Parts: sequence; structure tokens; C-alpha cells
Amino acid sequence: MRRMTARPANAHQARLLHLLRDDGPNSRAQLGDRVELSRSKLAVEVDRLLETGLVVADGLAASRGGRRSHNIRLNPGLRFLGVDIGATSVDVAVTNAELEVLGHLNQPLDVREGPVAVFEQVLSMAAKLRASGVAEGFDGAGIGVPGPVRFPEGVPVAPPIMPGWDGFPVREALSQELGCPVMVDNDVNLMALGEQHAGVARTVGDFLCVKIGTGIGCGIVVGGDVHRGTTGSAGDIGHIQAVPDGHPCVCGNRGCLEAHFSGAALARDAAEAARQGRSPELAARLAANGGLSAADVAAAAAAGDTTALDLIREGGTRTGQVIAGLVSFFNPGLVVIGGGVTGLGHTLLAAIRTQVYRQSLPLATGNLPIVLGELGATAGVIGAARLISDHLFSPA
Amino acid sequence: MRRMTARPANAHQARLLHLLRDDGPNSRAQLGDRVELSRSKLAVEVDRLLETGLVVADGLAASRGGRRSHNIRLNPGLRFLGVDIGATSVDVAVTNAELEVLGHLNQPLDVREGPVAVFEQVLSMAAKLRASGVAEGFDGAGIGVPGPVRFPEGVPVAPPIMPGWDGFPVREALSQELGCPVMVDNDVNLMALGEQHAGVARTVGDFLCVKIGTGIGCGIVVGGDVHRGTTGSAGDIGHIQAVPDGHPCVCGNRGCLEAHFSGAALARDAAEAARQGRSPELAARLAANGGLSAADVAAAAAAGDTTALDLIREGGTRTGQVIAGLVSFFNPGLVVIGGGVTGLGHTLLAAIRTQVYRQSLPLATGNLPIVLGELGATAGVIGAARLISDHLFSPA
DNA sequence: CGGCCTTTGTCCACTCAGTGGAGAAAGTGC
DNA sequence: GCACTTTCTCCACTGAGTGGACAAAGGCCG
Repeated sequence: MRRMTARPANAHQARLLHLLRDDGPNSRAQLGDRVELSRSKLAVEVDRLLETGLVVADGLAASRGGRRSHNIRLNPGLRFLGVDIGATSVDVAVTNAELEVLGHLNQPLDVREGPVAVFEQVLSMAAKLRASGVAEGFDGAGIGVPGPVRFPEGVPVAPPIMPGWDGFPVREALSQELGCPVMVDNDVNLMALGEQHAGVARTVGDFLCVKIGTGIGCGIVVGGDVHRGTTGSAGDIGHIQAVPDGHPCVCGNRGCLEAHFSGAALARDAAEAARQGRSPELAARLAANGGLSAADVAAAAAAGDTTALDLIREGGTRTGQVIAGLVSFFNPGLVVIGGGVTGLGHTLLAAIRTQVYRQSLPLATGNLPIVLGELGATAGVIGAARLISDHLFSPA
Repeated sequence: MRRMTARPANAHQARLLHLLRDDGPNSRAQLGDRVELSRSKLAVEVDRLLETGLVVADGLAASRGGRRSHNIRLNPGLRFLGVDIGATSVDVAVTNAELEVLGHLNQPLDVREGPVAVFEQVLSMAAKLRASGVAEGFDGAGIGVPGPVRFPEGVPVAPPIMPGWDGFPVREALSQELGCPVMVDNDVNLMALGEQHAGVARTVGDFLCVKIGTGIGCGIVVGGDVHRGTTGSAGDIGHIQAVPDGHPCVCGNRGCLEAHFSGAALARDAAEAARQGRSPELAARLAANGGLSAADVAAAAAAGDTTALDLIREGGTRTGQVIAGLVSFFNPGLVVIGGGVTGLGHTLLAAIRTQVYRQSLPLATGNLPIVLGELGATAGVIGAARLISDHLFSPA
């Protein structure tokens, strides 16, 4: 199917598209109230958008006491593909132009198998979603990868946990395969975008989004925009020193936060505790599955295992120490905690909060909410869809 | 004397004023090359600026092979006042509209004497500068204070080292006294603005400016703009934990960077070393002056005193540890070190560099210059002048 | 049902910022 | 003195945007 390739011709049209995306269908009249445009001008721009097909008029809005208005909405046939490649699994979702998730698949997959194998998988998942009827084709795709990205080109750079991905032209290649525009970004940044669009961060201009999964990263939003840094590695907080002369880390240093607390570190510490007989609960799980994961620790903690709880608390304290420093430095209006370990839930959150509120200055923490992300696994894919829609809804 | 109060009427005029400020006098023709405007439009806007008096035409430019062009420059009579209030001294300077320093005074002064006493001093210094003939009056003033500021209102908030300043309406009060527009900001942010305008950071969009004086702070520039944070306390890195269970700090925690390295901490450690007989050089200075300051440590180090050098190196290492974390997080394109301790010079810089390059990931440090600020004590006052000129050179 | 009100959508004359070309003004170089 | 270049001014023209008039469409109420 031939997809839309139109782009807004000017800033007014871009503004309208963003409004329709974020606030849903709207009447001409109400759009006129929000945008600073005369009715005439608005009518002209809306007509042009209708011509491009990006926007359609469907039915009449409810009366506000006079003539009923025609409803304007983004073309309901538009489809975005959101892909969130994690270290150990992939999420693929389809959204409409309002970024509502219409279909969502998740599969375990080791990112170390390399870009070719991963994208084969991603494309087959996308095909499966198409076959399920939620989409006939895609008008754009956003891709999140678990490592730094040279954003303008859409190419991963020196990703420590992604051997074989360095310099792989993700944007170029996927754009070819999918036949639509593609944007690539760090998965953490996309999680931040997702929470900003549809989650807890809707009303905040400056916030941090800490993702604790296999690794640890942090999305930075300044004045509503994602800060990616000079080389695209901003937010790479997993290798900030949390414990002087602590555990050795894959990066070559000692005491990195990631070496002390992350999905991988937690599994390692849990296995050690089990073997040392400090936790019957964990030992039972180790014997049953032949291995332990962060989920096992979460389950054991939920079952009241004190060793598991201690592991989570200590990790939260370490993470809180690092976040406290970032809060002093950046003075955000909100801190969001997300990622795979949100299963650890409020035990983790409480430990982080305690540490941050204790260690940062009152002026910075006084009115600082620290909350769990509310979108879970969909944050990444929604953020991915938003990334590409932001691109397509801007003048070329 | 009646001062100019005109402001640019639109974005084009603002653009022109900024160009004239940053690149100096210019011909109409050359301005036309830089701005995206037709000759006609440019002529109209320049004429209007001439009418306001913000800009004057003086003489003819050199020929470029044809008719000679009239030179356009910012009104050479415009004067900005830049005030940099430190913890232990005040800098006051007068600049022209191109932010060149025409006169500069410095006086020791304890900020804890409170706003009334300090501003009395500042006003008398400003009067002295006026009397010296560099200015007849001021068209605007920028003020830097050593603590967080609620920027839109120009009011210090909860400044730990500035008792008596909390909530004092600095902007309001000084605007009354001086009879001109005033803007207030954290001194560290102004140092960053200064280095951005006329120092080492001229070409960098994202950078950090670490000021080590009586305390430690960090100016954050994102995309060319200063990031002040949600409550104006961004960059307050002096209270990031550098040493677990380290020295107690005035803020109530232990191990804050500021408690281990800053002008005050360095003086304290030096005095202790002197009393313990570890450094004859420092002991001699202690005996001579009855006390020690950071400058004494610098002098002792310059004289080859190993204890003094060790103190500086250790402080640099601590600072480097914190900066390494910030570099991982923020991924700046440049780090500037400034403040009173730049007297410690390259010993300090080397220690910081070593630590940052060792502890941060190669992707973030690969092309990261870490340099000393090149403006010294004038960075703050130039930044202050720039703050107010940015304000006055923007449409009202 | 039929006025009378409100809201919505369309049309159109008018304003105003901005463009680009013509040509005068002011120099340079031979 | 003449040809050429650059600067500056003038002016007709374009095109975006405005705001008012008016038609269309519906609700409210006697």
C-alpha cells in the first residue's frame, strides 16, 4: 500500500498536527481558540492539511449552542511502528497517529546476536502485526537501541553491550526495508519521550527518567527537549562511580553503579546469596530454574524473603546516591524510575527516595516527586512513535 | 543623565543588535550578508534602530572595490554595569555595548554582612567608576550573587552562605537605586556566560563551567542557553558526595565535595598541615600572616612545597571524581575550570584531567577539552553585562 | 412552527511585511 | 575620462494574514 509522505508546509500546520496528535480530534473552532490564528487563516491551513491527506474531516461535533462544527482529526489510517530493542528482548508496537497502541508484541532476544539477526526478528514481528490487521503499512518508524546513538545519522556508536552494532546504519537500513522514514535513538531517551507524551511527565519541562534494566541509563529532558549530549552519550550514568574501589565493571573501572546494581548485577548477587545459604527462597528458585534473574529477586521479595529485600534496598540506596548527585546538579522538576526492575516496585522506590531526600539539598528536593513510570513496557514504543511523529509533523 | 530605554521592536532588530554586540561595528552590506534579509528590508530595520538611538552610523568603512559603506555600530555611549558578588569580595565593572570592560574595581567584602551593606558598597564603587569618567550613567546592570536565584523575579532563595539574603528583592531594589533595568543570576551562571561570550567557550553549545572558590558551583549551558533548573539551584555541585562518610559539611551531610575541596577547605587543611609540621613553607606563612588562605597554598606549591602540591592534587582528584560523573551524565563538549583557585593552575588542572579521563567512558571524554577559564576575574562581570544586554536586546 | 439568538464557516477588501529589480550615488582602476 | 564595482534608495509587486460582513446551521422558547 502506498503510504502518506506529505509533510506540513509551515509552522502553523506543524502546530496543528501536534495539537491534533496530543489532544485528539477537535473542531475547527476549538483549534482556532488554541492557535493564535484568525478564523480565515485557520480555515486555509486546515484546508491544505485536508488536501495532503494527513488530516480528515469526519462528522459533526456536538453543538456548543449554535451551528455544529465539523470534526477534524488526524488521518485514522496513519500507522507508526515503534521498536524498542532492549538488551535481552524486543518490543514492537503499532500506533495510530495519536500514538495509541493498536498492537504490541514482545519477544526475548539477545541484542548481541547483531543487527542483522535482530532486524530480521523485528521485521517478522512487524509483519505479524500487519497480518493481524492493525496496519496495512507504516508511515514512519521509531527505533530505540540500548546504547549511544549519533542521532542525526541514526547510527549506534561504540555501544558496550552491543558488539557488532558500532556504525551499523540502522536508520538507512530499516528505512529501506520498511519503505518509510525512520528515526533512531537511545532506548532511554525514548522511554523519557514516552512518559512525557502519555505518562507521568506530561506537564513537566525538566525531568530525568532513570531506566534500570540490564544496564542503567538516564533520559534527560531540558525545556521539553531531550538532551543527547555532544556525542550522543548523555545519560550514560551506569558507569558513574557509586562505590570507591568497588566491584570491577566491564568498562574497566571499579565501583560503577551498573556493576553494583542492575538486572545483571542483581541476578549475580542473588545467586551468590543463594549459594551461601543466606536465602532459602532464592536457593529454591535457583535449584528450580538453574539460574536467577531480577524477576526471581522480585518474586522472592514479594514472598517476604529478607535477603532479597536487602539486595533491593542496597541497590536502591546505591542508585539513590547517584541520583542525589544528579538532582543537585540538574535540579529537575521530576524523577521517573522505570525499566525492567520496576517489578521491584515500591521497595526500590522507597530506598531511592530515602537516599535522595537525605543527600540532596532541600531547595532541590523540596518539591521533587520521585515516581515510578506509569507506562511500563509501552513507554519505549510510545516514545519511539512520538520520535518519528515529531519528525514527520515538522516542516521538511 | 537620561539613559536609553529603547528596545528592539522585532526579532530582526534583536538579531542585528546581537550581531553588532558580538562581532563589533559592521557595514550595512556586511550585515546584510549575515542576516537573511533583503537589502531593502535591512535598510528599513537599520533606519529604525538609528531612530531609537541604540545604534549610530559613524564614518565610512573601507572600500571593497566600489562605493564605500557607512559603518554601523552600537551607540558608543551605552554603558552596562556588571557586578559579581563573591563570598569574600565584590567585582564591579563598566562595559560598553560591545561588552568591553572600560573600568573594573575589586574590593574584599564579606557577603554575610547582608544585602544592605553590600549594595551600599556596590553603589559607591559604581559611583567611583562614574567619577573616573568611563560612564555618565548606566543603561542596564547585571548582578551575580553566590547562591541560587529565582531568576524571573531576581531574588536569591535559601542561600546557605548568604544569611540575610533570602528573599531580598535584589532586582527591584537595585533597579530603583540605579534607575535602570537590572537582571540577577547566580555568579556561576554569569561566569559561564562570560566565558561563552569572550572566553574559551565561544564556539561550544553544550558545556560546563566549574567555579572553585570559597564554594564550588557549576554553570550548565545547554544549546547555548544557561540551564537554571526548576528552582534555580541547578549546578549546585558543592554538596554532591565526594567521600563516603567524609568530613562533616555545613549542609548537615558528610563528605560533600565542598567540605573536602574549596577555598575554605583548602585553607583549613593547609593550616592543619602547618601545625603538624608537615610543611615548613606553609608553617612560615602561617606564622607570618596569622592565618592561611588558598593563595598561600598556591604560593607554597609554586615554591615547590610537596605538602601543598599534595593538597592541591588530592583536591583535584576529588573534584575530578565528581566532574567525571557529570561528564558521563551530561556529555558536554567542553569543561571550563575557573574561580579563585585558578591560581592553583596546572597542578590542579592536571589532577582533574587525570581523574576525569580515567573514570569516564571514552565516548564521552574522547574529544573533551578540560581547560582553565581565560577571563579570570572578569568572566563574572562580563557575564553580568551580557545577561542584561541579552535582556535589553530582545523584543520587549 | 417561527422568530430570535448563538455558533460556525466563507468570502472579500484591506493592511503590511518583505522582495527584487531599476537606477542613482559613490568609489576604484586603467 | 571611461568602464566597472559596490552601495544605497526607490518603488511596484507579491503574498501572508486580518477583520468585518454575511450566509449557513443549529438551539431555545413562546
